[in-house]
Amino acid sequence: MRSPCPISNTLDIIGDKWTLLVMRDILMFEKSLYSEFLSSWENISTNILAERLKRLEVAGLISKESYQTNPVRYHYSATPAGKTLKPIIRAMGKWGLENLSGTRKPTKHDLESLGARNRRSSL
Amino acid sequence: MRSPCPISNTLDIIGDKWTLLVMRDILMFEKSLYSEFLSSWENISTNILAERLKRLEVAGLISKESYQTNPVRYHYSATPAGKTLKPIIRAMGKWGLENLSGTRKPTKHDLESLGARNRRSSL
DNA sequence: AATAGTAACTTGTGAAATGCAAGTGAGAAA
DNA sequence: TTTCTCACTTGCATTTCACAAGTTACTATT
Repeated sequence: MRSPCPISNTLDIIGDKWTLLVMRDILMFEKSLYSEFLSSWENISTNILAERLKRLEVAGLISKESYQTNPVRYHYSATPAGKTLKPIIRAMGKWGLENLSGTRKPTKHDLESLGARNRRSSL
Repeated sequence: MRSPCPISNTLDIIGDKWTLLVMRDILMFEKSLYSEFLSSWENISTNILAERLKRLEVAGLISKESYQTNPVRYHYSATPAGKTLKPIIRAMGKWGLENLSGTRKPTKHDLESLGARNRRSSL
């Protein structure tokens, strides 16, 4: 722990280029599979993705469950604590839209080509 | 630019361990001098601090002005665009306080020992 | 006049994080 | 039996970072 500052400690968890993007995919785009995270716009590399998923699980922000055997397949989902990151992500989205040219909300077409499956169910 | 996503683009600017801490110091603790940033809890190293100040200036989030000659001394301050980062920082502070044990708001004593000078004026 | 001190950096070097490509293991499909 | 997919792991080159020391310009002390 670098300090007792809540901002600094939050940054120790989500203060890098990739962690919050994974949470964005889970929380905003309802992605849950490794392959779905990989298919995001930003081209995260496989080793970084695997490492971030582990760290997020250890931090208690996401959980991993197998949803089938033969073969075993996993899906990731946000824990209650993980879901409370939404205001931070929304604040960043708002800031980007208002301050960075070239940014935009994803279109329907974007969402389809992003690999997020249509799941009306689980949220 | 990795993608048109406003979240991703915001992270390209502030998505690292140090940039937002500098903005925290400016926006929340009213620091403005290089030496004040150095005196923060988190012990940023001089080269990283100098680099981040440059990047933030290039990004238009802070501005640097000399406030005296003989010897030349500079102070940094947030631009209007920089000030709009406050909601993000506040959201992180809130999240940290609610989710990370050991975090707390700075006490009066903290603020004094942090090197932030008493300036009632400029905010 | 010489030494020490301070502010705001810059430079050098080793360690750690990241990006990219390729490889792995378990099962599914052809 | 070969090929394919998913969910990773491993290896290696590049980039970023941390730590220490050095620099420049000026002030303050002896």
